[in-house]
Amino acid sequence: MHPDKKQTIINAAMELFADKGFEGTSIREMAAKAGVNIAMVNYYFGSKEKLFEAMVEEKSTYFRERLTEVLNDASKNELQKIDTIIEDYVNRITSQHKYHRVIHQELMLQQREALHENIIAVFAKNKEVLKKIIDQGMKKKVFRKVDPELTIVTLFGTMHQALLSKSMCKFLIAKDANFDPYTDEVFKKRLINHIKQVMHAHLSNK
Amino acid sequence: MHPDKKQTIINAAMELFADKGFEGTSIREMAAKAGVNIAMVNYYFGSKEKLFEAMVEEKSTYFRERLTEVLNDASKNELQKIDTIIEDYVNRITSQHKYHRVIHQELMLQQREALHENIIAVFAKNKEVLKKIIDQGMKKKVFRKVDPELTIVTLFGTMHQALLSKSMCKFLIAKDANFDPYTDEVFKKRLINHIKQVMHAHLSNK
DNA sequence: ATTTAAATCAAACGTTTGTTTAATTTAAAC
DNA sequence: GTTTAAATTAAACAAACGTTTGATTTAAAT
Repeated sequence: MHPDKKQTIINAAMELFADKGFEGTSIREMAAKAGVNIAMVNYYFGSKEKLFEAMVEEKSTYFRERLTEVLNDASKNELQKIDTIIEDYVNRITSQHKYHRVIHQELMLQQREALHENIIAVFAKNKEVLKKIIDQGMKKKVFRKVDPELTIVTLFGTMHQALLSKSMCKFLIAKDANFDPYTDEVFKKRLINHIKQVMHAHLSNK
Repeated sequence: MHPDKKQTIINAAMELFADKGFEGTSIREMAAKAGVNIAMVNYYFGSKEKLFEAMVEEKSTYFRERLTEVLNDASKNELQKIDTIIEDYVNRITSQHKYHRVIHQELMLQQREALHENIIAVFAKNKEVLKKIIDQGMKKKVFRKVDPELTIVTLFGTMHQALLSKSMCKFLIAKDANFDPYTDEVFKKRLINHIKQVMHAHLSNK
Protein backbone atom coordinates (compact mmCIF):
# COMPACT_ATOMS: atom_id res chain seq x y z
CA MET A 1 0.00 0.00 0.00
CA HIS A 2 2.21 2.72 1.23
CA PRO A 3 5.62 1.36 0.28
CA ASP A 4 7.33 4.13 2.23
CA LYS A 5 5.45 3.48 5.45
CA LYS A 6 8.38 1.59 6.88
CA GLN A 7 10.50 4.60 6.07
CA THR A 8 8.05 6.93 7.80
CA ILE A 9 8.24 4.83 10.93
CA ILE A 10 12.03 4.72 10.83
CA ASN A 11 12.29 8.48 10.49
CA ALA A 12 9.86 9.15 13.33
CA ALA A 13 11.68 6.62 15.49
CA MET A 14 15.08 8.13 14.83
CA GLU A 15 13.97 11.61 15.85
CA LEU A 16 12.57 10.29 19.10
CA PHE A 17 15.52 8.03 19.82
CA ALA A 18 17.84 10.99 19.35
CA ASP A 19 15.91 13.19 21.77
CA LYS A 20 14.81 10.64 24.37
CA GLY A 21 17.02 7.59 23.99
CA PHE A 22 15.95 4.04 23.18
CA GLU A 23 14.19 3.12 26.43
CA GLY A 24 12.86 6.66 26.75
CA THR A 25 10.90 6.29 23.54
CA SER A 26 7.68 4.27 23.51
CA ILE A 27 6.21 2.48 20.53
CA ARG A 28 2.96 4.36 21.02
CA GLU A 29 4.86 7.64 20.74
CA MET A 30 6.62 6.61 17.55
CA ALA A 31 3.41 5.31 16.00
CA ALA A 32 1.62 8.56 16.81
CA LYS A 33 4.45 10.61 15.32
CA ALA A 34 4.51 8.46 12.19
CA GLY A 35 0.71 8.47 11.98
CA VAL A 36 0.31 4.71 12.02
CA ASN A 37 -1.28 2.12 14.27
CA ILE A 38 0.89 0.92 17.12
CA ALA A 39 0.69 -2.66 15.85
CA MET A 40 2.43 -1.69 12.61
CA VAL A 41 5.83 -1.45 14.25
CA ASN A 42 5.83 -5.09 15.26
CA TYR A 43 4.14 -6.06 12.02
CA TYR A 44 6.89 -4.51 9.94
CA PHE A 45 9.94 -4.89 12.14
CA GLY A 46 9.12 -7.65 14.63
CA SER A 47 10.08 -5.75 17.73
CA LYS A 48 11.22 -2.38 19.03
CA GLU A 49 14.82 -3.55 19.15
CA LYS A 50 14.72 -4.87 15.58
CA LEU A 51 13.29 -1.55 14.45
CA PHE A 52 16.27 0.13 16.07
CA GLU A 53 18.65 -2.17 14.25
CA ALA A 54 16.83 -1.59 10.97
CA MET A 55 17.11 2.15 11.53
CA VAL A 56 20.85 2.00 12.14
CA GLU A 57 21.34 -0.24 9.12
CA GLU A 58 19.23 1.91 6.82
CA LYS A 59 20.77 5.23 7.88
CA SER A 60 24.33 3.96 7.93
CA THR A 61 24.33 2.83 4.30
CA TYR A 62 23.95 6.52 3.52
CA PHE A 63 27.46 7.09 4.83
CA ARG A 64 29.24 4.10 3.43
CA GLU A 65 30.12 5.58 0.05
CA ARG A 66 32.56 8.30 -1.02
CA LEU A 67 35.78 9.06 0.90
CA THR A 68 37.78 6.41 -0.98
CA GLU A 69 37.79 8.72 -3.99
CA VAL A 70 39.37 11.36 -1.80
CA LEU A 71 42.17 8.96 -0.96
CA ASN A 72 43.00 8.35 -4.62
CA ASP A 73 42.64 11.93 -5.81
CA ALA A 74 46.07 12.63 -7.30
CA SER A 75 45.37 16.35 -7.66
CA LYS A 76 45.37 16.78 -3.87
CA ASN A 77 48.27 16.55 -1.46
CA GLU A 78 47.82 14.93 1.95
CA LEU A 79 46.88 18.11 3.77
CA GLN A 80 44.31 18.99 1.15
CA LYS A 81 42.80 15.54 1.51
CA ILE A 82 42.45 16.03 5.25
CA ASP A 83 40.79 19.37 4.59
CA THR A 84 38.29 17.78 2.24
CA ILE A 85 37.41 15.12 4.78
CA ILE A 86 36.93 17.76 7.48
CA GLU A 87 34.50 19.73 5.31
CA ASP A 88 32.75 16.55 4.29
CA TYR A 89 32.29 15.26 7.80
CA VAL A 90 31.08 18.53 9.30
CA ASN A 91 28.46 18.70 6.57
CA ARG A 92 27.43 15.13 7.24
CA ILE A 93 26.96 15.65 10.94
CA THR A 94 25.09 18.92 10.63
CA SER A 95 22.72 17.47 8.04
CA GLN A 96 22.20 14.22 9.96
CA HIS A 97 22.89 15.20 13.53
CA LYS A 98 19.96 13.24 14.96
CA TYR A 99 21.34 10.03 13.52
CA HIS A 100 24.81 10.79 14.85
CA ARG A 101 23.35 11.51 18.27
CA VAL A 102 21.65 8.11 18.32
CA ILE A 103 24.85 6.37 17.29
CA HIS A 104 26.89 8.22 19.85
CA GLN A 105 24.46 7.51 22.68
CA GLU A 106 24.38 3.87 21.79
CA LEU A 107 28.16 3.53 21.84
CA MET A 108 28.37 4.98 25.33
CA LEU A 109 25.84 2.55 26.78
CA GLN A 110 26.48 -1.08 27.60
CA GLN A 111 23.19 -2.26 26.19
CA ARG A 112 22.56 -4.03 22.90
CA GLU A 113 26.31 -4.41 22.52
CA ALA A 114 25.92 -6.70 19.51
CA LEU A 115 24.91 -3.57 17.64
CA HIS A 116 28.17 -1.83 18.46
CA GLU A 117 30.05 -3.87 15.89
CA ASN A 118 27.69 -2.78 13.12
CA ILE A 119 28.02 0.84 14.15
CA ILE A 120 31.78 0.65 14.42
CA ALA A 121 31.95 -0.94 10.98
CA VAL A 122 30.58 2.27 9.50
CA PHE A 123 33.39 4.24 11.07
CA ALA A 124 35.94 1.63 10.08
CA LYS A 125 36.15 2.72 6.46
CA ASN A 126 36.56 6.37 7.44
CA LYS A 127 39.26 5.54 9.92
CA GLU A 128 41.08 3.37 7.41
CA VAL A 129 41.15 6.10 4.77
CA LEU A 130 42.30 8.73 7.25
CA LYS A 131 44.97 6.44 8.60
CA LYS A 132 46.33 5.80 5.11
CA ILE A 133 46.52 9.51 4.37
CA ILE A 134 48.31 10.27 7.63
CA ASP A 135 50.75 7.39 7.21
CA GLN A 136 51.45 8.47 3.65
CA GLY A 137 52.05 12.05 4.73
CA MET A 138 54.45 10.93 7.44
CA LYS A 139 56.33 8.68 5.02
CA LYS A 140 56.73 11.57 2.59
CA LYS A 141 57.92 13.76 5.49
CA VAL A 142 55.28 16.37 4.66
CA PHE A 143 53.65 15.39 7.95
CA ARG A 144 55.41 15.47 11.26
CA LYS A 145 55.54 12.26 13.33
CA VAL A 146 52.20 11.97 15.10
CA ASP A 147 49.95 9.38 16.73
CA PRO A 148 47.67 8.49 13.79
CA GLU A 149 44.85 6.88 15.79
CA LEU A 150 44.64 9.65 18.36
CA THR A 151 44.87 12.26 15.63
CA ILE A 152 41.70 10.75 14.21
CA VAL A 153 40.19 10.84 17.69
CA THR A 154 40.92 14.56 17.89
CA LEU A 155 39.39 15.13 14.47
CA PHE A 156 36.13 13.32 15.23
CA GLY A 157 36.10 14.27 18.90
CA THR A 158 36.16 17.97 18.15
CA MET A 159 33.23 17.70 15.76
CA HIS A 160 31.17 15.51 18.03
CA GLN A 161 31.82 17.67 21.05
CA ALA A 162 30.88 20.80 19.13
CA LEU A 163 27.80 19.46 17.39
CA LEU A 164 26.14 16.67 19.34
CA SER A 165 25.12 18.49 22.52
CA LYS A 166 23.14 21.63 21.89
CA SER A 167 23.37 22.76 25.51
CA MET A 168 27.14 22.41 25.57
CA CYS A 169 27.47 24.10 22.21
CA LYS A 170 25.33 27.04 23.25
CA PHE A 171 27.27 27.40 26.45
CA LEU A 172 30.68 27.38 24.81
CA ILE A 173 29.73 29.61 21.95
CA ALA A 174 27.44 31.80 24.07
CA LYS A 175 24.95 32.72 21.37
CA ASP A 176 21.34 33.75 21.91
CA ALA A 177 18.69 31.26 22.99
CA ASN A 178 17.43 30.27 19.56
CA PHE A 179 20.88 29.69 18.09
CA ASP A 180 20.94 26.41 16.21
CA PRO A 181 24.43 25.04 15.46
CA TYR A 182 23.08 22.70 12.77
CA THR A 183 21.70 25.40 10.50
CA ASP A 184 23.99 28.29 11.40
CA GLU A 185 26.33 28.56 8.40
CA VAL A 186 28.62 31.02 10.15
CA PHE A 187 29.24 28.59 12.98
CA LYS A 188 29.79 25.73 10.55
CA LYS A 189 32.47 27.74 8.73
CA ARG A 190 34.03 28.71 12.03
CA LEU A 191 34.20 25.09 13.13
CA ILE A 192 35.65 23.91 9.83
CA ASN A 193 38.30 26.63 9.92
CA HIS A 194 39.25 25.78 13.48
CA ILE A 195 39.65 22.06 12.83
CA LYS A 196 41.69 22.78 9.72
CA GLN A 197 43.93 25.14 11.70
CA VAL A 198 44.43 22.54 14.41
CA MET A 199 45.20 19.78 11.94
CA HIS A 200 47.56 21.95 9.89
CA ALA A 201 49.54 22.95 12.96
CA HIS A 202 49.53 19.41 14.27
CA LEU A 203 50.45 17.64 11.05
CA SER A 204 52.33 20.09 8.87
CA ASN A 205 56.11 19.71 8.90
CA LYS A 206 57.26 23.15 7.79
CA MET B 1 20.95 4.38 61.06
CA HIS B 2 23.25 3.90 58.18
CA PRO B 3 24.25 7.47 57.47
CA ASP B 4 25.95 6.40 54.24
CA LYS B 5 22.94 4.53 52.89
CA LYS B 6 22.01 7.46 50.70
CA GLN B 7 25.55 7.34 49.36
CA THR B 8 25.29 3.64 48.65
CA ILE B 9 22.13 4.20 46.64
CA ILE B 10 23.71 7.07 44.71
CA ASN B 11 26.74 5.01 43.81
CA ALA B 12 24.69 2.03 42.68
CA ALA B 13 22.43 4.32 40.68
CA MET B 14 25.31 6.06 38.96
CA GLU B 15 26.86 2.81 37.76
CA LEU B 16 23.56 1.67 36.30
CA PHE B 17 22.74 5.04 34.76
CA ALA B 18 26.14 5.04 33.07
CA ASP B 19 25.65 1.57 31.58
CA LYS B 20 21.93 1.62 30.80
CA GLY B 21 20.80 5.22 30.76
CA PHE B 22 18.20 6.90 32.97
CA GLU B 23 15.04 5.27 31.59
CA GLY B 24 16.90 2.00 31.06
CA THR B 25 17.53 1.70 34.78
CA SER B 26 14.74 0.59 37.10
CA ILE B 27 14.42 1.47 40.75
CA ARG B 28 14.19 -2.21 41.59
CA GLU B 29 17.54 -2.79 39.88
CA MET B 30 19.21 0.04 41.78
CA ALA B 31 17.75 -1.08 45.08
CA ALA B 32 18.97 -4.62 44.51
CA LYS B 33 22.45 -3.40 43.62
CA ALA B 34 22.57 -1.13 46.66
CA GLY B 35 21.10 -3.86 48.88
CA VAL B 36 18.15 -1.81 50.11
CA ASN B 37 14.39 -2.03 49.88
CA ILE B 38 12.88 -0.47 46.76
CA ALA B 39 10.85 1.96 48.85
CA MET B 40 14.02 3.53 50.26
CA VAL B 41 14.74 5.39 47.05
CA ASN B 42 11.53 7.36 47.25
CA TYR B 43 11.85 7.64 51.00
CA TYR B 44 15.26 9.29 50.77
CA PHE B 45 15.07 11.13 47.46
CA GLY B 46 11.37 11.55 46.69
CA SER B 47 11.51 10.20 43.15
CA LYS B 48 13.75 8.58 40.58
CA GLU B 49 14.34 11.90 38.88
CA LYS B 50 15.23 13.65 42.14
CA LEU B 51 17.68 10.86 42.90
CA PHE B 52 19.27 11.54 39.55
CA GLU B 53 19.56 15.23 40.35
CA ALA B 54 20.99 14.45 43.77
CA MET B 55 23.56 12.19 42.14
CA VAL B 56 24.67 14.85 39.68
CA GLU B 57 24.84 17.44 42.43
CA GLU B 58 26.77 15.20 44.81
CA LYS B 59 29.30 13.97 42.23
CA SER B 60 29.82 17.35 40.63
CA THR B 61 30.94 19.07 43.83
CA TYR B 62 33.89 16.72 43.65
CA PHE B 63 35.11 18.57 40.56
CA ARG B 64 34.40 22.11 41.56
CA GLU B 65 37.66 22.83 43.36
CA ARG B 66 41.26 23.20 42.15
CA LEU B 67 42.07 24.55 38.71
CA THR B 68 41.99 28.18 39.85
CA GLU B 69 45.28 27.61 41.61
CA VAL B 70 46.70 26.51 38.28
CA LEU B 71 45.63 29.82 36.79
CA ASN B 72 47.49 31.81 39.42
CA ASP B 73 50.62 29.68 39.57
CA ALA B 74 53.35 32.20 38.73
CA SER B 75 55.99 29.47 38.36
CA LYS B 76 54.28 28.14 35.21
CA ASN B 77 54.01 29.77 31.82
CA GLU B 78 50.80 29.51 29.78
CA LEU B 79 51.76 26.33 27.94
CA GLN B 80 52.77 24.62 31.17
CA LYS B 81 49.42 25.57 32.65
CA ILE B 82 47.62 23.96 29.72
CA ASP B 83 49.75 20.84 30.21
CA THR B 84 48.80 20.65 33.86
CA ILE B 85 45.11 20.94 33.04
CA ILE B 86 45.39 18.20 30.42
CA GLU B 87 47.00 15.80 32.89
CA ASP B 88 44.49 16.76 35.54
CA TYR B 89 41.48 16.24 33.34
CA VAL B 90 42.56 12.91 31.88
CA ASN B 91 43.08 11.64 35.41
CA ARG B 92 39.66 12.89 36.43
CA ILE B 93 37.86 11.20 33.58
CA THR B 94 39.66 7.89 33.92
CA SER B 95 39.00 7.77 37.65
CA GLN B 96 35.38 8.85 37.31
CA HIS B 97 34.45 7.78 33.83
CA LYS B 98 31.03 6.45 34.80
CA TYR B 99 30.02 9.84 36.09
CA HIS B 100 31.30 11.54 32.97
CA ARG B 101 29.39 9.07 30.83
CA VAL B 102 26.17 9.90 32.64
CA ILE B 103 26.76 13.62 32.23
CA HIS B 104 27.60 13.25 28.58
CA GLN B 105 24.56 11.13 27.82
CA GLU B 106 22.32 13.57 29.60
CA LEU B 107 23.61 16.54 27.62
CA MET B 108 22.90 14.82 24.32
CA LEU B 109 19.28 14.08 25.20
CA GLN B 110 16.45 16.55 25.20
CA GLN B 111 14.98 15.27 28.44
CA ARG B 112 15.18 16.81 31.88
CA GLU B 113 16.65 19.90 30.27
CA ALA B 114 16.41 21.88 33.50
CA LEU B 115 19.30 19.71 34.68
CA HIS B 116 21.50 20.80 31.80
CA GLU B 117 22.14 24.16 33.41
CA ASN B 118 23.43 22.52 36.56
CA ILE B 119 25.70 20.24 34.57
CA ILE B 120 26.96 23.06 32.39
CA ALA B 121 27.70 25.11 35.48
CA VAL B 122 30.30 22.54 36.52
CA PHE B 123 32.06 22.94 33.21
CA ALA B 124 31.74 26.71 33.35
CA LYS B 125 34.57 27.20 35.81
CA ASN B 126 36.90 24.98 33.82
CA LYS B 127 36.06 26.77 30.62
CA GLU B 128 36.59 30.16 32.25
CA VAL B 129 40.03 29.26 33.55
CA LEU B 130 41.11 27.79 30.23
CA LYS B 131 39.81 30.80 28.35
CA LYS B 132 41.77 33.15 30.59
CA ILE B 133 44.98 31.22 30.05
CA ILE B 134 44.52 31.16 26.28
CA ASP B 135 43.65 34.86 26.12
CA GLN B 136 46.64 35.69 28.28
CA GLY B 137 48.94 33.61 26.09
CA MET B 138 47.66 35.33 22.96
CA LYS B 139 48.08 38.77 24.51
CA LYS B 140 51.68 37.96 25.43
CA LYS B 141 52.23 36.67 21.86
CA VAL B 142 53.50 33.35 23.23
CA PHE B 143 50.33 31.83 21.74
CA ARG B 144 49.35 32.15 18.14
CA LYS B 145 45.94 33.66 17.30
CA VAL B 146 43.38 30.90 17.77
CA ASP B 147 39.67 30.38 18.41
CA PRO B 148 39.65 30.06 22.22
CA GLU B 149 36.21 28.43 22.58
CA LEU B 150 36.80 25.85 19.87
CA THR B 151 40.28 25.17 21.20
CA ILE B 152 38.61 24.17 24.45
CA VAL B 153 36.17 22.04 22.45
CA THR B 154 39.11 20.21 20.87
CA LEU B 155 40.72 19.68 24.26
CA PHE B 156 37.64 18.20 25.89
CA GLY B 157 36.36 16.57 22.71
CA THR B 158 39.51 14.53 22.26
CA MET B 159 39.38 13.21 25.82
CA HIS B 160 35.69 12.41 25.71
CA GLN B 161 35.94 10.71 22.35
CA ALA B 162 38.87 8.63 23.52
CA LEU B 163 37.54 7.68 26.94
CA LEU B 164 33.75 7.63 27.04
CA SER B 165 32.96 4.88 24.56
CA LYS B 166 34.78 1.66 25.23
CA SER B 167 33.78 0.11 21.92
CA MET B 168 35.05 3.08 19.94
CA CYS B 169 38.23 3.21 21.98
CA LYS B 170 38.96 -0.47 21.47
CA PHE B 171 38.30 -0.16 17.77
CA LEU B 172 40.58 2.82 17.28
CA ILE B 173 43.39 1.55 19.43
CA ALA B 174 42.91 -2.08 18.39
CA LYS B 175 44.02 -3.73 21.58
CA ASP B 176 42.98 -7.15 22.80
CA ALA B 177 39.48 -7.88 24.04
CA ASN B 178 40.06 -7.23 27.73
CA PHE B 179 41.85 -3.92 27.22
CA ASP B 180 40.44 -1.32 29.60
CA PRO B 181 41.28 2.30 28.73
CA TYR B 182 40.45 3.48 32.24
CA THR B 183 43.06 1.45 34.03
CA ASP B 184 45.69 1.08 31.30
CA GLU B 185 48.43 3.48 32.33
CA VAL B 186 50.25 3.15 29.03
CA PHE B 187 47.22 4.31 27.13
CA LYS B 188 46.65 7.17 29.56
CA LYS B 189 50.20 8.42 29.01
CA ARG B 190 49.81 8.04 25.29
CA LEU B 191 46.62 10.09 25.33
CA ILE B 192 48.13 12.80 27.52
CA ASN B 193 51.16 13.06 25.26
CA HIS B 194 49.02 13.27 22.16
CA ILE B 195 46.81 16.06 23.49
CA LYS B 196 49.86 17.98 24.68
CA GLN B 197 51.46 17.62 21.25
CA VAL B 198 48.28 18.84 19.54
CA MET B 199 47.92 21.79 21.87
CA HIS B 200 51.58 22.76 21.64
CA ALA B 201 51.49 22.75 17.84
CA HIS B 202 48.18 24.57 17.79
CA LEU B 203 48.99 27.23 20.36
CA SER B 204 52.73 27.72 20.43
CA ASN B 205 54.02 30.71 18.49
CA LYS B 206 57.60 29.74 17.78
C1' DA C 1 -16.56 -11.24 -9.88
C1' DT C 2 -14.17 -14.19 -6.81
C1' DT C 3 -10.27 -15.52 -4.38
C1' DT C 4 -6.30 -14.70 -1.75
C1' DA C 5 -2.96 -12.46 0.65
C1' DA C 6 -1.28 -8.27 2.64
C1' DA C 7 -2.27 -4.30 5.46
C1' DT C 8 -4.63 -2.04 9.11
C1' DC C 9 -7.17 -1.68 13.16
C1' DA C 10 -9.14 -1.54 18.10
C1' DA C 11 -8.76 -4.16 21.89
C1' DA C 12 -6.67 -6.95 25.07
C1' DC C 13 -2.50 -9.52 26.81
C1' DG C 14 0.70 -10.19 30.68
C1' DT C 15 4.74 -7.52 32.58
C1' DT C 16 7.12 -4.07 34.37
C1' DT C 17 7.26 0.50 35.67
C1' DG C 18 7.58 4.36 39.50
C1' DT C 19 5.24 5.27 43.53
C1' DT C 20 2.42 4.76 47.80
C1' DT C 21 0.55 2.56 51.76
C1' DA C 22 0.25 0.72 56.13
C1' DA C 23 2.44 -2.21 59.27
C1' DT C 24 6.66 -3.28 61.64
C1' DT C 25 11.24 -2.74 63.34
C1' DT C 26 14.95 0.10 65.04
C1' DA C 27 17.08 3.55 67.64
C1' DA C 28 17.18 7.65 70.00
C1' DA C 29 14.90 10.93 73.62
C1' DC C 30 12.97 11.51 77.88
C1' DG D 1 11.27 1.70 80.78
C1' DT D 2 8.29 4.30 78.14
C1' DT D 3 7.58 7.36 74.44
C1' DT D 4 8.40 9.11 70.02
C1' DA D 5 10.21 9.57 65.72
C1' DA D 6 12.93 7.64 62.04
C1' DA D 7 13.98 3.69 59.25
C1' DT D 8 12.66 -0.39 56.93
C1' DT D 9 9.66 -3.67 55.07
C1' DA D 10 6.27 -6.49 52.08
C1' DA D 11 2.47 -5.63 49.60
C1' DA D 12 -0.36 -3.23 46.67
C1' DC D 13 -1.32 0.70 43.38
C1' DA D 14 -2.52 2.59 38.91
C1' DA D 15 -0.27 3.62 34.72
C1' DA D 16 2.56 2.57 30.93
C1' DC D 17 5.10 -0.66 28.61
C1' DG D 18 6.08 -4.00 24.38
C1' DT D 19 3.59 -7.36 22.18
C1' DT D 20 -0.24 -10.34 20.37
C1' DT D 21 -4.72 -11.37 18.87
C1' DG D 22 -8.55 -11.69 15.89
C1' DA D 23 -11.51 -9.19 13.11
C1' DT D 24 -11.81 -6.03 9.24
C1' DT D 25 -10.38 -3.46 5.32
C1' DT D 26 -7.64 -2.93 1.17
C1' DA D 27 -5.55 -4.22 -2.97
C1' DA D 28 -3.71 -7.33 -6.03
C1' DA D 29 -4.21 -12.00 -8.54
C1' DT D 30 -6.99 -15.16 -10.97
